Amino acid sequence: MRTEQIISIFKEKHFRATPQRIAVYKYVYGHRTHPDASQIYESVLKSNPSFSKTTVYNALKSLCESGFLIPVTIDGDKIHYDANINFHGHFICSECGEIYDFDVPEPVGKGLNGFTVTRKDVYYSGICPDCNNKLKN
Amino acid sequence: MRTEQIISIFKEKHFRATPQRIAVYKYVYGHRTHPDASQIYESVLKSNPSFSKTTVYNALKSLCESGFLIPVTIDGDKIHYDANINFHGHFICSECGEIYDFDVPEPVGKGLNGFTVTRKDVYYSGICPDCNNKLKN
DNA sequence: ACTTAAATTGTACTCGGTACAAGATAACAA
DNA sequence: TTGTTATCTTGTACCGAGTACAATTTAAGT
Repeated sequence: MRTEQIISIFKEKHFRATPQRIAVYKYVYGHRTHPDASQIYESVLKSNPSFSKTTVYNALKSLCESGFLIPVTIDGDKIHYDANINFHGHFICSECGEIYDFDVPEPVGKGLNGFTVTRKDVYYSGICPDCNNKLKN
Repeated sequence: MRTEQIISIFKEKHFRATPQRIAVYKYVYGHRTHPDASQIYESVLKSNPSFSKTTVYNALKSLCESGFLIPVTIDGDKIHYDANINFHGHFICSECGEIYDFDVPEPVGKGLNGFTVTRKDVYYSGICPDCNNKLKN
């Protein structure tokens, strides 16, 4: 996504458009591999060696709170980030750790009277096709 | 659950029935509040001061791998554990951190040809009724 | 009771993420 | 365009969940 476009969607939501936040969002938006915070930090650091680790972590948290990114807590170890905010499921391969998107209808929970639901996530885990093939041989 | 009964279900799956694993499982089974590892460790330590932290963490991992417990990775910070292995959803309140169970049908994902799915999880987040009431006042 | 593969222990460690206080800056108003 | 201020950034030090490892113990089947 172009920088101007990112600034524009940030300002729509009164989200302060700092170079750090723009770089972080642009990276996640351009890499649909569900990177985690340290991968994102390492990557944006290459073009912006002055960025602080704390800032990248803060930016990711703010971007999630403002709805620009989705935190994926599928692996319990670290948080992964996804710029695709349309509803979809996440599959993690327990062999290689890769996270895949898949289509799934939004689940409809019962017995949640009085609850305010702000986010729904569907997580699958198992073995991906690549690892299934490797395990056969 | 009675100790004898726990030993029995462990042996069915050839899962070595050590006092540490029995105590950990009994605690989680008797406390359906989705405790995390450190809560479980602190609690079992009261009756068994000699138990090692490493052992409790190892026991929880083994109990999950053998299907006696379900790891709940809903909050990204730490893993919670659930002894209810029937399929159900988990809701976390972003105010108080409490985790609630709810009924939901198993979601049916599409486009997963070649994937082996071994676990499905449905996570909701938002505000629980208690915190909704507190926020109104 | 004997054997042995498997589990437990304790220490030290890794690493993802955060607290904090000082300095910098985006955004709005005038 | 400049001034003001709330907000963000930085760097360091830190926390806490979870793990590696090597020595010791033990469950469970002969």
